[in-house]
Amino acid sequence: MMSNPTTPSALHPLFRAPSVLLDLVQQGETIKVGAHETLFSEGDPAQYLYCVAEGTLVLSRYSVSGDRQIMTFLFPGDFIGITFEKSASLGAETLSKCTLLRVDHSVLEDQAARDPDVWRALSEVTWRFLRGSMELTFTIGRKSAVSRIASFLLYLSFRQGGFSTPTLVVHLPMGRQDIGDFLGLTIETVSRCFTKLKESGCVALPSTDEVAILNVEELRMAADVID
Amino acid sequence: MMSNPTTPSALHPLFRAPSVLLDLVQQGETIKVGAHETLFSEGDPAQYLYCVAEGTLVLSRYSVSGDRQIMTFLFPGDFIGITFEKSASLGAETLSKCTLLRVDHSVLEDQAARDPDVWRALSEVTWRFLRGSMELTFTIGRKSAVSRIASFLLYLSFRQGGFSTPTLVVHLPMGRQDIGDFLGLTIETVSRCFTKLKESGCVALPSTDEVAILNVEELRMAADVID
DNA sequence: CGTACATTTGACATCCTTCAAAATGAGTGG
DNA sequence: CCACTCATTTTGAAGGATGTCAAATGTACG
Repeated sequence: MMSNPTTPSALHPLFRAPSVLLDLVQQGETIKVGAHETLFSEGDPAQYLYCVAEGTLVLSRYSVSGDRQIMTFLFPGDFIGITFEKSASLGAETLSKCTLLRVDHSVLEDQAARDPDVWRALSEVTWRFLRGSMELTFTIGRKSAVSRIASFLLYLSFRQGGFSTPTLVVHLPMGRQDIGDFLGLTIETVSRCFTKLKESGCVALPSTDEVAILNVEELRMAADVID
Repeated sequence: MMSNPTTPSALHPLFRAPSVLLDLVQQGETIKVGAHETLFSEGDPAQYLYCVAEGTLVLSRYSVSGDRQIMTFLFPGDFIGITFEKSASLGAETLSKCTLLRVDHSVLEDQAARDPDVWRALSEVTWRFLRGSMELTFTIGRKSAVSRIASFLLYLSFRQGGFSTPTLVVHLPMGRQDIGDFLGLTIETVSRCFTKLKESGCVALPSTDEVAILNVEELRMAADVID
């Protein structure tokens, strides 16, 4: 399993949709979902392959005690509902109003039987998801709270810059609770870490949902990706 | 994304090798590697698809400060080296003497071009790995040290029982440091948690590398998988 | 302008880590 | 078989980072 260690930290996986899958979902229907709604829950029958057209969602899992672990954030171009099982292992919730394309799994299977590229594309999307999942494991397992937040900001910057030119002003489409549920932190710790990064001069916080990166190198250092 | 929530906690993914991949690796060569050796490192060119025949290995990633995060343990039947990239994103190290089957990626690609089932099998193996990775993320992100250790023991029990009949005596082919590097804990915390589980009567520790499960329900409770 | 909700800040408790030392166990040679 | 050595594990004490509980501040929207 594999990668280029010099690649910018990518906590997120499902980017740059393979065209064969885009063609596929475009054969299906388009749906609109309001903010903070549940698309499907853990354990629901797996029925559709979705592609995000607009908006932000999360895939998450809940513990018996009700704690939520967000496994990934989903942005336009990302796929949801790839599975090799009959039911969903993660729940999907919208953070904002979303537009989604979807096709029934039966259509997916028909197409895959005829076109081996579908399998290849599914493999690749699953692989990207796995890369992101491992990145998250590493971030949660080995980094301090401040490092996790710094890593998260760099990831959003990278992602919002189209995976090529990191943006210096990062938009946060999710609340502090969502960030905490992603990084294994409480909402208070998330808030305190933002404050620390601000006080260290790495970033500015022009508003609750915006972060301006003032010193990329220092932020990368804080994220524990250099030195 | 998908699963059956009632499935026993499975921290590990690459089990029950698809026959099409087994056939493939059997076309290649058999190699033997001593204990505590590096099969390949992060960043090395990805050359082979391996299948574990005998022994135990880990896939891991190191931080710039040298901390190791083990992403998965590998047991007989597991595959290593599935990738969609030119270099390895994880390093592979043996814990014990290992026997491995391997084929060059070029053979894999040739076969995949002719037989779409190869892609399907790779998707499935990647998917299982992803399931395990998410399980680990959840364990590290949401559980206390004792819960992590309890979850880990249940996973080994499940795995060593062939995914069907959990064993009541669990063998630990890895040291405390390895367990810590997997669960995001220090070696001391791992040791203390074993002691706590022993004192609570859940388990007995007949030797350093053996755990006897005395009370499965209590252990499951400690692992935070019930109630 | 006022209400409701999200975020930030503060004080304190808890869990895990760190550093240090003792105990256990495996391997080797006497 | 026993003694010695080295590595690993366990235990102890203290410190630090994050969680918890509570209050204050900030922000969005009617």
